[in-house]
Amino acid sequence: MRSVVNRPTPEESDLSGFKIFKPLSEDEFNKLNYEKSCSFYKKGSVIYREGSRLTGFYCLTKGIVKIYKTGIDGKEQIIRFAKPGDIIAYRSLLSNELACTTAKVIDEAILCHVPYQTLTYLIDNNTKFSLHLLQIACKELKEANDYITDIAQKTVRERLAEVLLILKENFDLDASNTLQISLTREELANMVGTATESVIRLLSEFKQDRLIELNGRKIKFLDISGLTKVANI
Amino acid sequence: MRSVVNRPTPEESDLSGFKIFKPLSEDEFNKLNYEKSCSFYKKGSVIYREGSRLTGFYCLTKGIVKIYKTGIDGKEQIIRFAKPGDIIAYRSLLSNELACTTAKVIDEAILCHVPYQTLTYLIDNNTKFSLHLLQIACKELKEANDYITDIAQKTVRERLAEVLLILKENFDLDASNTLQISLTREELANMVGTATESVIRLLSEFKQDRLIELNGRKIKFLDISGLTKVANI
DNA sequence: CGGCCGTTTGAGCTCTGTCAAACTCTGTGG
DNA sequence: CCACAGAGTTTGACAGAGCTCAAACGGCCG
Repeated sequence: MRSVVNRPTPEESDLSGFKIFKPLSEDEFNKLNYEKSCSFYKKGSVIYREGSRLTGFYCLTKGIVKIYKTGIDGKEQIIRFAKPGDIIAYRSLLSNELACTTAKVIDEAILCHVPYQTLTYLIDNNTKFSLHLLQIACKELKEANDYITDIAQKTVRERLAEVLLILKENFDLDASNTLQISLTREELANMVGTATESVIRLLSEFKQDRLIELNGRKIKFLDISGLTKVANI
Repeated sequence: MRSVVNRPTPEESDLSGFKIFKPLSEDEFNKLNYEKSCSFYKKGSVIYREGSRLTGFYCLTKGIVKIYKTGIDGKEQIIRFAKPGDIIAYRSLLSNELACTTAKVIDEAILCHVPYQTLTYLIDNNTKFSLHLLQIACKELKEANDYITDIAQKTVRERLAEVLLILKENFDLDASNTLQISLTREELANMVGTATESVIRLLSEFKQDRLIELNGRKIKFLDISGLTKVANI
């Protein structure tokens, strides 16, 4: 019974909370559940790598996954962080291309793999599902375009403040306003598109300005409206 | 018969060459043609403006349209140029949002407006059409993500070389290798995400290095592999 | 304990943005 | 036909944001 031990429980691999699957009929949802396969992923493990062939997309039911591209000199550019309820790898899959990003676990995760055939079956048979998928892609596209404008026009200081606020929106704070996602300075730099040292210097400036408090990788928000001003939104 | 004079001819407003409409049945295509409405747009005219409500999307049958966002201090960030065969404004329309870009004509254009209801009808009734649309969005998303990586990691010099190569891919060259799209230095700067003066200086460096030749706004490619090296692709 | 990874701080330098001024080209109106 | 205005282009000078390199420090794990 070893395999049972190594598989997530039904609750942990439940996809009924995913907004994207809401339009499915009972039959379709059963088919999905039958054809998916779920696994644990340890921190640091790679789900798929840039340039590899994808056999399906993934639904994240637990944990946090970093999606990034490898640019000049192997420097990472973080595209987004996926959180429970998000789907990943669907873009390259739909375009019939090799993966153009790498996905790496940064918080112990549970992912359900859904084969390509299941995806195309659902697209072909459920127009509501297609439309949902289309809307997810459009939302990401808007965010990407917004980010291009920011990165092209804003200073590193403004971008860092904005990134902190975006993280706050996507990953809740605890009771003391502390961000519940733990990133290295380098990862922050790779989101902002700057050098690690610049992030470090700016973070301590933010701390001096009483906008945030730092405790190792924990970031506590003290003055959100102040940060918003710095971000120049 | 005044309206006839001001309307594009049937040939000029023909949508049968659009890849996205290939999956339509004859009935669907007829419906599309019946419900579309086509017009001329002079250079400099605005098709829709950031923040406005969209009533449909547009098919570009002739000319060139610049799609841009307005950032800090009203500085434009150019997202892309649309050319004949492209559709525009579909993203905000599908997301049910106000337009988040402005579309302005830079080369005398003919555009066909397709109402929102026609779009949703086609999505609901033709899964192949939905899939095509999804793939267009995914392609744009990939390009946006690639561009984020570039703009975050590359120098202005590298980005300008890359932008020139992208323009070459999208807008053919004439017999003498001259780019068939005429942009101001400021527009180039707003693509690259830099200052107008920087573009001017770098262009003359490229000219000195015998990579390109300049004649007003005409840009002639002399050494494409050299440019590729500069672009660091 | 030693090594490794991540963090921090300092110094120097370069790329690139800003400001200012001159110059070209085009179209308009007297 | 010329003068003028205005937009776009070009060049120079300068400052500073942010990158690189180097070194030191802390924490963690085998």
